[in-house]
Amino acid sequence: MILDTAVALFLTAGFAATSIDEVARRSEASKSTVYAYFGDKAGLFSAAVERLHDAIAESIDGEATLAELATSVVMTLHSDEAVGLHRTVIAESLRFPELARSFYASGPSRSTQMLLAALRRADPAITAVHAEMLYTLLLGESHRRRLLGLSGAPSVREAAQHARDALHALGHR
Amino acid sequence: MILDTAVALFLTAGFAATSIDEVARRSEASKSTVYAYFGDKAGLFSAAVERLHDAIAESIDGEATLAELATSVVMTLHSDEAVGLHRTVIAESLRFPELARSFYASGPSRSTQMLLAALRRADPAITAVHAEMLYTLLLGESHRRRLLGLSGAPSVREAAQHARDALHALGHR
DNA sequence: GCTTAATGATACGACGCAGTACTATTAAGA
DNA sequence: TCTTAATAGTACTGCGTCGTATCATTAAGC
Repeated sequence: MILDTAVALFLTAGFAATSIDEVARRSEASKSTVYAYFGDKAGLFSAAVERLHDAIAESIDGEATLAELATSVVMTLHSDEAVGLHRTVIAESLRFPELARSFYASGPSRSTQMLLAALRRADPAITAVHAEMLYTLLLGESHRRRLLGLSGAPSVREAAQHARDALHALGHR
Repeated sequence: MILDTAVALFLTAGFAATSIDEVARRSEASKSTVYAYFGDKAGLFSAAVERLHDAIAESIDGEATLAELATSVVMTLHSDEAVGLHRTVIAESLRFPELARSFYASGPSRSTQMLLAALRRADPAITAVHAEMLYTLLLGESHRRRLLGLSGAPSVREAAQHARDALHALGHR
């Protein structure tokens, strides 16, 4: 419960503007318990971010077909949770470089590798650079607009269409 | 001088963790003057962000050839200033939605329109969606890694190669 | 039933912040 | 020279913060 509250506050207010007193109050825990579990504010932040990241990452199935995997990446990464996580890790990347590193490794890097594996089932000559481009296109400007709070999450239908467009643009049909 | 100092502090420490006292001290101005010019902290933040944005935006020349324009976009948007601005606007987009809107309009939107115009000089049938994809690819994962502080700015040579790769991937040669 | 560990509740200290108020100083223009 | 506007220099007021300390309360395991 502490972590859930911390996730909600850190993602909406940012690291500096979130107070531990409020986390304790909203999670109906005492300040003592928060400090007992997480040591300090940075520890609580790291734990909250990792928790959210793990929840999101495990919802992508690398065994699916290419089209399914692509749609799943679009849907998952455009969700409120993933967008908030992405925004927060970028915002605090200078203060928490290690968090940024692990985020990229088990987020974008991992997704790109899954895409590469799926692509190679159809064409073994596909390169890693190509898979990275596909990943970039699957996010695209709609994801940047999401990061900036300028639009909402796409529907399943829109996500599937977006995935098709990205695959098509790179020559896959 | 006040604005230069504010830009430097907001971009490295974020909005909440930057104090007006420190801006005044580092810019060798008095707190009275800062408040006289910018009203409050939010006003100073907005003015600082707009100033930086304008300086970056005017360094892209829409009249250049497609290859030149593409390289220029890659170079400009991977600079320390542009990456810091991008990161900051994302970080504070929930607190400053109007800033996020104007950033996107005169940043990514404007660049995409320039790319569209350049693309259409060669092929009038090119769509806006296509130009948007090109913009996304010109940033690519290397730009995400920049936002996360995971890599440095590319050289001119690398930027030009990156631009070529993006154009090639979308079928332009 | 008793010991032990975990949690709650709360107060505190030291500090920093945003924004205001007030006076002193500078400089410029008529 | 005199007036006026801009700036400097501070001091002050609430307020909130992190992290620690203290004591009460609960619960669990043996």
